[in-house]
Amino acid sequence: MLILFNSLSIHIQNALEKAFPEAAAQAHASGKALDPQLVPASKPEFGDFQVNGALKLAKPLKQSPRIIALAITDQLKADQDFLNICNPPEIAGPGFINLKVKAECLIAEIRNQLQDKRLGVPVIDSSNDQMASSTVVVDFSSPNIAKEMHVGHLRSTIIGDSIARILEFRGHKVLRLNHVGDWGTQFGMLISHLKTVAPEALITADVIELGDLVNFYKQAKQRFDEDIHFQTTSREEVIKLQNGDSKTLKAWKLICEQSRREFQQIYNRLDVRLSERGESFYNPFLEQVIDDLNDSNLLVIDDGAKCVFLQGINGKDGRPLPMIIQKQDGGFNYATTDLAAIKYRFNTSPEGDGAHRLIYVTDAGQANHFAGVFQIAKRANWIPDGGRIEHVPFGLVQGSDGKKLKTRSGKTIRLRDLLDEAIDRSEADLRRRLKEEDRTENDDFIKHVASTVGIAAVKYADLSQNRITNYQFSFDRMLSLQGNTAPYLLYALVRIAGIARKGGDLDTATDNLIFKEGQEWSLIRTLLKFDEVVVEVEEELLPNRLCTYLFELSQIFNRFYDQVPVLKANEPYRSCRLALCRLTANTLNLGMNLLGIPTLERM
RNA sequence: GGGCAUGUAGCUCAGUUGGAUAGAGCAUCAGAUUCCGGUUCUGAGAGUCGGGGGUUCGAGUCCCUCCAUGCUCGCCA
Repeated sequence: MLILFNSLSIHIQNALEKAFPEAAAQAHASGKALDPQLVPASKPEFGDFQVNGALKLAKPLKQSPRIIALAITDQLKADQDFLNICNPPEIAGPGFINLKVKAECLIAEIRNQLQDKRLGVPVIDSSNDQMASSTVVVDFSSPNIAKEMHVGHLRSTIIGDSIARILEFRGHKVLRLNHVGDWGTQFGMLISHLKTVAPEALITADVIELGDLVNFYKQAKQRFDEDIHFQTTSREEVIKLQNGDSKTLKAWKLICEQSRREFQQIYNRLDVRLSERGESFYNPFLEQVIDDLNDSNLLVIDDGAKCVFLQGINGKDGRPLPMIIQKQDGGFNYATTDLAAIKYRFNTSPEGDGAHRLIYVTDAGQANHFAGVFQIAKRANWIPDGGRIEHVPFGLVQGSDGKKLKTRSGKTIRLRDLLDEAIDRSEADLRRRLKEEDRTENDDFIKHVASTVGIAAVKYADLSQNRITNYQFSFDRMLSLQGNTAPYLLYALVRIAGIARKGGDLDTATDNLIFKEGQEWSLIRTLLKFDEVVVEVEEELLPNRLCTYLFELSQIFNRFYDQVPVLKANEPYRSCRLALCRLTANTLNLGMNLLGIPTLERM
């Protein structure tokens, strides 16, 4: 109903300006038009939309809200185009105007939607918005080389992928960048440790298992924390790497390649597509960052390190907090890389990505870091006019004890183990149900359903939560067939597929749509909200809003299914209800697709 | 100590530029089935929106203050 909403918005704006021409002229002169505050109705009994503006305007217009509302509705009642869309408006409460869209208008919308693969979601208008045609960078997932992916990478990967999908669907050119940790001190540690414990790993591929590599990494970290001499050699190794020393570089490449293959297995399982562009990519641009900051007089040498002092962010001592761009020993650290990345991403091709919006999906713990880095980028004038740079933070994954999710023995949980467990539990659950219902299915079916439901449950549980707060992980809750879960949504789709199997032609003709049941109308109204939700999520970057919508749609569909017969209905109702089923399935499928969640016909 | 975030029903959480009587799910209790997959649906109870002040026609939402929790604060990322 996005188009309808926009059209109503214009009519109401006109009505308001006709009703109060002087105030409108004055408002225009000051550059800010009178706002009628048209929004979706807060409750179904208020209709489809409501106008809240009359209350706000009471003071500047020096009239009571109801008088203002009356003046607006009088204008609307004289507007035939408006009356073609809505029933005559009603004033309610202290001065709200309630609008109800006409049935024939809703039906026309449904008919359009049935023929529209995009379900009413517009492609971004690149003629209207010059920025629209340029690129959006979504920086997400970003595991570290020589480590295994763990639950900490889960949220970034799932949320980032969904955001990227939604932006792509809206027609943006999206760069999905995997900013892997393949550079820096950690590599110095690992390589210098391997030199003593497993030198062959530095010259030959795959001589050690990734699991062992992870262990070596942990040992190296421990050594680094305890041994000052080792710290020095590690740092020297980093410098060698950053200067392109061929031996070190070769060792580094071997390790990266091994990790990369491991990550890819996880991404394949999650159906997530990423372009790897690790921290190392920006190595050639680091010097330029220093020069640029120096040229804009932001760089200060303090304690031998090159820093930028942040504005409005103080450290423990109360002095402005420095961000270290180049360390005493000449090495660069992650702030330098992030700054180089910002520059590169905003720069136009061929020296950059030509992006107009940068989105970073990382945990909330990095909020300070990004605030600092973004501030420097702004002060250095690297952000073009109209350019946006956003940190999309998310909270911790916690166990049901409210603490950071760990294994029973207190270790971090590997992502592959977590996915395995979700699928195993899903399979056990499926087998139990098959037994109870005396159904027999072959192993391929069981495996397919178990893995689809398992992955869907993990993803949906994560996405359905407002990302900013911490999130309590529970297999039992996410795999439950009741409540706001992936299985519940999948079940609605399975029911529709069941109708089709039992002889319902979902592609039946839809020229003469006619409805009479309340459940049909509430389904219709819910279906037509899809486009608004997608556009909102694109702006707010909150996929949980899409989840809430899809859950509500499933609930309303189940109510409809429960109370209104489809296959047994007489024509023309049968065909019309089949059309609603088809549109519900299309909407759920597209919505789930935008979340990156697979769907099923039977389960 | 400074900064940031969070605090809503027994539990897990929604709540869109400030809008009408604060909403879901789970759990609990009570109901519904000749039926397209009951893995469903209907209903009920349950709240000082952390406390207190303020802004205004109106505050869960904005401002101030206090409390609690989490994250973070110079050479890791």
